[in-house]
Amino acid sequence: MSTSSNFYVQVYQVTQRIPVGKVTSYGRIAQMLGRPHAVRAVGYALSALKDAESGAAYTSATVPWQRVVNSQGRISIVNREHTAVDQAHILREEGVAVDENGRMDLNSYLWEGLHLVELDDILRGDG
DNA sequence: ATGGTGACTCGCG
DNA sequence: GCGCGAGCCACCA
Repeated sequence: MSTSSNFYVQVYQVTQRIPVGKVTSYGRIAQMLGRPHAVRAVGYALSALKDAESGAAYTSATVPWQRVVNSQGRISIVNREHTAVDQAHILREEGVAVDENGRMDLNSYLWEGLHLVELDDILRGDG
């Protein structure tokens, strides 16, 4: 079974399933992992990603963190130095229309989510 | 073990 | 639509 120590990995693996041109929210990821109230922990997990140079199993280069926004369809890290600009920029390159305020239309870009069989792989640790 | 910290969310005013 | 307060969780000192 999954343990709390695998939570980060589970978040990363779900995030890696988000297709180019689509986005999802922290809350939806938490729900998919069966922890609807662990929304803050999801954001915490993504913020813990290190660069590719770190050599870590999951890095900001292998995990499409930019495809995760808040439930309002808006980029959450607006007040950080350059990350906000980068996230909006990357998303636009992937085909997502993001306005100057970091907002996008979830009706157009929201990811459907994982199917049960895929979730089972991740929760079992085989994903 | 205890307390502080977020890339969150929801409900109000 | 926006700001605020409170609830919730995994991590790290």
